[in-house]
Amino acid sequence: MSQTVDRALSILPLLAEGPADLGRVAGRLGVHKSTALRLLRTLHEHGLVYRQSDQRYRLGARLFALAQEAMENLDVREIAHPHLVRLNEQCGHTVHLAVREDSEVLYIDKVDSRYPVRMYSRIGKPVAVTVAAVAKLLLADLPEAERRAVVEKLDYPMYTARSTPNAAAYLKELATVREQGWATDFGGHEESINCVAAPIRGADGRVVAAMSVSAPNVVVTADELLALLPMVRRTADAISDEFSGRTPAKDPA
Amino acid sequence: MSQTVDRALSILPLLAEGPADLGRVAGRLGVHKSTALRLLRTLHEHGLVYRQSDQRYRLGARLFALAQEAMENLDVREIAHPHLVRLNEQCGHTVHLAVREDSEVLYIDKVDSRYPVRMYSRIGKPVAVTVAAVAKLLLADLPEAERRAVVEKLDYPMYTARSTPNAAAYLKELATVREQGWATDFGGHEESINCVAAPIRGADGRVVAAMSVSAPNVVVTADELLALLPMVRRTADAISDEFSGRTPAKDPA
DNA sequence: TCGGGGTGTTGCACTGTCTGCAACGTTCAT
DNA sequence: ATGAACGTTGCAGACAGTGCAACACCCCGA
Repeated sequence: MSQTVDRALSILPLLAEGPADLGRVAGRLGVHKSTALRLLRTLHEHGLVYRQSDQRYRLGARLFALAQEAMENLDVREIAHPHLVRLNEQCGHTVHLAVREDSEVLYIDKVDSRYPVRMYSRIGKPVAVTVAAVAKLLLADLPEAERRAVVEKLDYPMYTARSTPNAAAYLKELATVREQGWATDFGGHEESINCVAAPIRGADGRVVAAMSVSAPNVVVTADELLALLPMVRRTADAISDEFSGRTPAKDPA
Repeated sequence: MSQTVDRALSILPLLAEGPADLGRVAGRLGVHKSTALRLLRTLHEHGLVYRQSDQRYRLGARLFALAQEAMENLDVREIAHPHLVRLNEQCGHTVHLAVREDSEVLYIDKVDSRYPVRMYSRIGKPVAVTVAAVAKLLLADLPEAERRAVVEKLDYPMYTARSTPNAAAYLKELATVREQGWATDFGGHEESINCVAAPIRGADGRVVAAMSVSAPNVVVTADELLALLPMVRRTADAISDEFSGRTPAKDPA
């Protein structure tokens, strides 16, 4: 909608592929060198782009700062975190928290069994939206029309033999998930990893986030993991209550 | 340098503070609502901004994706990582890798003693540049004039009684560091945390990154930590060699 | 049911900002 | 020395971005 900004922002993914010099940037954008220079300068002033010693440009540090700040300001995450930790202490497995953004789903928190520290390593990289248990919950909650539209546009990579093969199969799966109010992924992403997930709902009942417990086959069987479902749902419900203001966490005054 | 882009980019830090509606954004930017709307739309199309269900805007997922991609494209980090892991296995303490960007220094990798996973949790938040051992190394290598200019512009917060108090003191410290080729931080940032650091140099001898080992007082004394210096320097040198192409890591054909 | 204040949105004419050009400066390699 | 390749600057013209005003919408209280 705004040409100049559009061009400037197009530079970012371009640089994400690796450092590039002025000529290359101008070429890829299809604009004159001087134009590219001015855009890069503006990006540079805002710290989104950095000029390394060989004069080539690459993405800048402010990008990390912004990503981190944004992360810390997600209210669901803040509310959910202590609950996730508690669940992790109880069951010992890896716990994930995820939200949807248009047709993408991303993890915004994770508690690992052995070392209870938030790691953002997988954040940003889109979750495998056609197979992940949390993704199913988040998509299943969309209104019929939107859900259909999103599902049709997706790719269906066969990570394993048990991956969701196509849109029709996914819609069916989503219908099931929608009805039962929880979801699983049994080896659909990685052969030996299973997940069970439950939705977190806002005051209006809509799904605002989803959480899951994951564990490899070698540690617990799919059935044993499924036995944890009640615990997962209890946690998700507790977060829902707190998030929608029904249960003031602390400071009940 | 480019007004439109400048305005658009100014929105990002604004949204990093938390979600905001159109009016608020327009107000903070000092532009008409319609202008702000168009800018936000453009940002939205690029996925840098997301519109949540209550119509307010917040930072979007593409930002995380970009930050992560940028991170993965840092060649120093890639080369250094296995060395950091090895050092961590040997000494057991937390190992950091950092680079400089203008007058900021940021961690780009970390290996923690108990759980050897890269965590990006601190990435983006600028390192305490006036006290961190890695920052000293990176600034000490700047040419005289530039170093002076940078140092004068810094703030000197007194994190502890042993923090660098002012520009003069810092210049002196940098001179020492420059000469001896390594750096320390003994409780300058947090009272009970000590660090020793060594520089990583490119083919031209300039410092391209710095690495450090940190440990709390209660685990090892400052003297004991200092005894690890040779090991840290050997690691840093090994990374330097590989980075500057003197030691092909693998595939020597 | 009606109106008022608060949003976000659209179309339009104007002007100011961005664009591409061409010339210059620099740094390399030959 | 000479040339090529690259980044940089100033300028005039054109077009993209701006602000305005009117519109559409929602929620609230009357």
